[in-house]
Amino acid sequence: MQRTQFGDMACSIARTLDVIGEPWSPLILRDVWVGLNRFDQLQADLGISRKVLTERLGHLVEQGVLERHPYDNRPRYEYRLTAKGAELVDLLMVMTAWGDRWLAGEAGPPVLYRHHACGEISGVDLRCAHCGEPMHAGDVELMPGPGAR
Amino acid sequence: MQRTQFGDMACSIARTLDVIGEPWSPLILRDVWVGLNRFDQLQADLGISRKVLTERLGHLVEQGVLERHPYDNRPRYEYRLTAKGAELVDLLMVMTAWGDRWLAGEAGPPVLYRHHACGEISGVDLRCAHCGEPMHAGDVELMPGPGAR
DNA sequence: AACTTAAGTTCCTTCAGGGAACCCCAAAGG
DNA sequence: CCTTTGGGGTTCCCTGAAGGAACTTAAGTT
Repeated sequence: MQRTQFGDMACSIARTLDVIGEPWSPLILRDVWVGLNRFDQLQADLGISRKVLTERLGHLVEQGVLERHPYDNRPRYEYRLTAKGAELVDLLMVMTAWGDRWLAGEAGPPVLYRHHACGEISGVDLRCAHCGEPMHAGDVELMPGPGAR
Repeated sequence: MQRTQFGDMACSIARTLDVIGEPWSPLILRDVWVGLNRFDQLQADLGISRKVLTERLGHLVEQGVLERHPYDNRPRYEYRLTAKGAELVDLLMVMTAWGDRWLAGEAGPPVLYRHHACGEISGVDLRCAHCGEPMHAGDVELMPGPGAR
């Protein structure tokens, strides 16, 4: 489909989309996060075409989000989150929160998170890294940063 | 390219991708958020094909993320975030945080956020909605919820 | 030697994205 | 009144990415 590359834009959203914006990539990341680390597991769970899965895994490894790791002393590999990839899970947790709230309907959320620190079933909330107060769409003012063009 | 629909999966991530997972959609949302509300503004800023922009706007309106709003008493329309859409901006802020941290490089972040509550330049952090402690990839345990299949 | 399994690779078809040209409508200008 | 302008799309064709099934390779296993 000759898709436009977003990576060149002076925008962290566009650049992030260049890493995980392709179809399937967030779901692959989710699966690896929950312990589906191997090619055939991913393919079976997602129902994705093997060709596309190969492409996506290659891209995610190239971007440093996943690591390809040999096991069993033969040509077998499993995929693991890097630190860079683990921080992307934040994004998945926010997507989950929004989907739970707006799309789950009567049935309720398909998955629940239990927070280790407090032991409660809970979800994420966005806070200011500086003062700890809530930080959402209307709570901020945008200003040009050093990397602006 | 006959893309697979994710909306049927019992997964809030997949369902959310069905709403804003298509190429360009998050960038359209970002632009509307920062005040580019009209068709031609969006088209010029993003460099997106007019055809695809029409499709995306239609889909976002249909999903209740944007509202199409007449102005000027003639066939002119502008797009605004609904409450549902405004909460999606959380997602954009987390994408920004990750992109700033991992992809901005030497130049630094292209855009800075000033938090109204404290007046400081800051970014978002994920906290547990229940206890307020940090909540990231390793801090939670997943459990089947009521909407599981 | 034949079978199995994991991890891809190849090949073909179909449909979505890019891009440019075109269209419609309401106001403004002369 | 007639033409121009400008916003907001629609139409068309072309390319290339996603789907899907078959094939391949390399190392065990029976």
